[in-house]
Amino acid sequence: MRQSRYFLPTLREIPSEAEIPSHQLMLRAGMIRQLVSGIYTYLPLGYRVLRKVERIVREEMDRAGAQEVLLPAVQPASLWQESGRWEDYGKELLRFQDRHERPLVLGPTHEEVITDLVRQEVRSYRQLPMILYQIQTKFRDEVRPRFGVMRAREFVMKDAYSFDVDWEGLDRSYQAMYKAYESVLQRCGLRFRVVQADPGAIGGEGGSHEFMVLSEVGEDSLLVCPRCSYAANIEKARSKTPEYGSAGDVPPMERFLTPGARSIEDLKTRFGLNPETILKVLIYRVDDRYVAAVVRGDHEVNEVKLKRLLNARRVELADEETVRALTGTGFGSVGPFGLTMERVVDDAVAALPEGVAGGNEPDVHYRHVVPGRDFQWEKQGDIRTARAGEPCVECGGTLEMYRGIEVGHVFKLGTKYSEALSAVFLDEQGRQRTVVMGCYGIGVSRLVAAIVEQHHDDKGIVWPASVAPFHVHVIPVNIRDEQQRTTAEELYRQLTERGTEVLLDDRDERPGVKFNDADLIGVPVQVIVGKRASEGLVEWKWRRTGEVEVLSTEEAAERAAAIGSGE
RNA sequence: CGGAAUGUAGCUCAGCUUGGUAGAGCGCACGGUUCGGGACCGUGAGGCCCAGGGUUCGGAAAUCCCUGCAUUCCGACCA
Repeated sequence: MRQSRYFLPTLREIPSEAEIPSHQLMLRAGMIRQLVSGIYTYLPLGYRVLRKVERIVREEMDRAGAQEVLLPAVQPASLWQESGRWEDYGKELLRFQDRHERPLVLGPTHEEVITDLVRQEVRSYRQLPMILYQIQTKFRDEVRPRFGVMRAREFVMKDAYSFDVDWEGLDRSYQAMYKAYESVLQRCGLRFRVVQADPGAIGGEGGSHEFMVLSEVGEDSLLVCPRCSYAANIEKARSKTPEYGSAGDVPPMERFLTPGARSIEDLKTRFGLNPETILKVLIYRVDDRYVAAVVRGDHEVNEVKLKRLLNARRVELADEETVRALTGTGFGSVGPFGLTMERVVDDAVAALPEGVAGGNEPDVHYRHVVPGRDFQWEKQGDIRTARAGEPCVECGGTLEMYRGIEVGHVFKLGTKYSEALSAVFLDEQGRQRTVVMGCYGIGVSRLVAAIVEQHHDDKGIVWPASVAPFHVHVIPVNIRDEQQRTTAEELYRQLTERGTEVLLDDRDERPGVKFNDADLIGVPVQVIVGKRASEGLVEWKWRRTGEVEVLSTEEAAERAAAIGSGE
């Protein structure tokens, strides 16, 4: 490609809307432009990279035995009503009507459509297992799009769906996809962790794993055990339930006054209480009822875990007015006693030998409260957010926290969708059975941003060779110099002929402009054709290290051709 | 969905406090000079100052007030 004719609008300054490095660099390097919030155009350079990443994804999917299809982006509401997600998916689902006022959606994901296809076409166990995938534009009406294509409303996703006769089959398909995902990320040159995750709105009963690219700007937190293989999204992560030792005989509960105490912090600083022994009671609105969640004063309720434990659709904290009506007191003195609503107690509270709890009347607390003796509960489980420094559930090692960008998520759906949409087949015995499904997503456009996030320096992007938009960047320092121009042109011609992807900077620009643009764009190798072209010599410069070698033009051509052919 | 900030030239911003009809740097076009890390000189094009309403000097608003919209950031949600 001749740069003089290439639509590559680089920016010298950082656009004010961009906050994180990948967003800034993708704008500056002329890869993307924003149309409206969360919706981007890919310019030629950006689209080249996107296609490189897509190719890697395709190769690994095909290698894993998946078959590529293309499903419609526009889908009838009826399918979503059938699966139950018309209600469950919420406002992220973009809904609209056609001219006949028939309700439609713009697909945020494709479980419904693919399951519909399979229920129509698959009749026999002989047709299974099967894995289908597509690479397609998805639309999710995000509350707050941000960070460029990292969290966009319209984005490119690879989604795959597996169909098996039973759970053992699903395990095999899941493993195959899991491995393929690891290969994709490795080939993209990424440092990542695979973590246990909460399946969220996709659902399914078999659990899920997220593929997290490690990055400071990642929106997810991961807890990782350095001693064993345990790693989980903070939404899901567990730590060992604390052991307190036996307290012996605990005296009966004792009422005491805590005037004006509104928070755990107040109880600590003004009344000298240890938060670890306080029972914090939070009132949640769960779907259409209220639930009291009890955790230790120093712990946080994990709403994702709470939602899962209660099998709820929606969980949100009640406001103070509601709390007053339900408990007889406001924030700061709510206790677990005598509540009419369901109580859910965290494991760490249930194990507590004794503690301090609110009295459900203003300014009153009780000490020597023994869970099980002084109050009961309807449900118990792990509902707190695990923290760095706590002991790993698996091995007791000390958990560490990292930030990550979720670029992939694999789910064992089981029969959630196949049952709702009755996707069934006949087994060897002629019995009708429900298809067991898995689904597997990679945010392809997000992956591009994640790569930039991990591969840049203060001058610009530094592409890993596998996804670089071009293999080599040929830069004649001065295009008006006859010798330099012809040498560069000749290199360009030869390499292009041999299948190497070359960007030739044939612009009549000053060297500084060219070098800065080249560093910004980040092609891995720069072949600089300068004064010594007259002696048949050029410079071979690695973008990553800045290391320069002087080579003969022929040798540079050979090396570049080798890179182009994938060596 | 709550909280905050910002909307002026293609980009980055000044001007707003104190109302008088718009500026800089970069970029762009043309000419000249220059040519190994974003050069220099000259000339020029480019703006319903986000939109709508209001206020006042009867007849001055980028600037003051109100409403809306957009963008961004911070919190609650997800590939």
